[in-house]
Amino acid sequence: MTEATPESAPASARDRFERMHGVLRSRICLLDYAPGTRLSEEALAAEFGISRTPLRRVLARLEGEGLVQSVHGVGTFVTDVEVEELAQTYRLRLELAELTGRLDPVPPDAALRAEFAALLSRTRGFGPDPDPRAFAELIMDVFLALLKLTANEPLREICERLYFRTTRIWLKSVFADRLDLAAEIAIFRREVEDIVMALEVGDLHSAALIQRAHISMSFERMRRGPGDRRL
Amino acid sequence: MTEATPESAPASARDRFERMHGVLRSRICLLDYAPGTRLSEEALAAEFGISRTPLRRVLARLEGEGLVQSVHGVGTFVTDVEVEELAQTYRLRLELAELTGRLDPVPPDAALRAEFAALLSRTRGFGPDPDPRAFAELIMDVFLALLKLTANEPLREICERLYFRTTRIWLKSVFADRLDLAAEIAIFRREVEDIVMALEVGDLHSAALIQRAHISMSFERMRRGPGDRRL
DNA sequence: GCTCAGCAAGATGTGCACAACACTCGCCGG
DNA sequence: CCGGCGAGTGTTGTGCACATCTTGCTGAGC
Repeated sequence: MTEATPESAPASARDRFERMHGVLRSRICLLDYAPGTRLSEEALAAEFGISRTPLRRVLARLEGEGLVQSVHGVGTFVTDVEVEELAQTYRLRLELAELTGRLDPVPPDAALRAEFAALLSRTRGFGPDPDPRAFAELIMDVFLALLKLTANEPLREICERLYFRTTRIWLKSVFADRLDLAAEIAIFRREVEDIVMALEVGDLHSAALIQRAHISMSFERMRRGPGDRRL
Repeated sequence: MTEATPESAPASARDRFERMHGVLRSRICLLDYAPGTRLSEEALAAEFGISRTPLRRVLARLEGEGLVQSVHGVGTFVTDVEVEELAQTYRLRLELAELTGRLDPVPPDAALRAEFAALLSRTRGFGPDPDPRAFAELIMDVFLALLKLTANEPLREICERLYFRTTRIWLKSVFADRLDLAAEIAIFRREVEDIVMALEVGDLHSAALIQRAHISMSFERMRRGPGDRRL
């Protein structure tokens, strides 16, 4: 058996790369590093206990994904997203979300159904004065779980890419009190409940349409801000 | 005026990177490097007159785009695409092509119309015993021109990404005589003619649907091979 | 003749020192 | 007082030597 044991970490170069990439991507998308923040190659290399060279490879990947941008002699900065590009991305994500339920749909197995149940439980665990970061992590986990409903690998990859590219901007609105966090959580709970109901009767297309609708409404709320809330 | 003159090449690090990336991507997609070919970092670095370090950055980008894959101690190889993933990608490209004509469409200006006229002329320039590589370049140019019909930047980026990822596999079929090159050229000429006609009356959605139909039929012909051609 | 341990060659990955570049701050001339 | 210039500092980009890994070969042992 030449296969490495999945439990004990062989800590190969590739694994290190993937781990660092995931860590930095999470920090960027959960706003630990706000847009505009400068990422010090030296400091990050020291934190991960490696030299600048392999870290630069991670940053290059993040740059390819549009999450950071390096400028010679200046620094590497977390990117921001312009309003127009954000709107374009949301319009695209709407269509892709619908495709998720139409292209190569796979009914959830027992493990995935259990995962959705756990996620639903988490959405109900928020009381007054909720933790914004925990909410952000929940949203991300739900999104990644929904992605498992299609077997179309390129579609999953693209949806994930666009999600990581734009969600932090929406999150920024929540953190900046441009959106009402408690209200957003309540709306999100309804969304997850609706989706789980659709999944229980095996209607993946409806689940995708529900997700599509919520992405659309979520963007509209962000665009209007908290002062223009209507029924 | 701090802006660099667009004419004279300042040959900055970024420009070098983009140029090398484009060159290698073209070579991979036009089958100068067939799937499975090993790319020698040292040889490529010598060819571009640089050291391995910046070249490795280019290869890392190509790996992120799924065009090559590096294995420690073995080499960097041009990726192949499995049949199932190819089918998934084509199904996705169908939908995205249709989106191209529906999401943020922009009517072609004079320059773009002239470009299409030139492309149409090129499609008619193929005689007997055509050059496969010239045909491949033409197809790529037409695809990139069609992409200009939408202003949705993320959509353009994704379509381009998927195109570069899969077209070389289709090209491989043509080169391997699994498809009839002359017939493919004739079909492609009809496609371009139909699309230009649709554009002339300003119907971008129809142009996108024509493209969608041709992508679909093109994949079907490849899947069936030359021995199973039916009306 | 077959097997397998060990070595050698060649590939990518890493660390480090230096080059190239951009911004800042202070000095100097008008 | 003001404007511009130049050294200084800090950053990313590059080159090079070495580490690590994989693979194929080779030859001793059975």
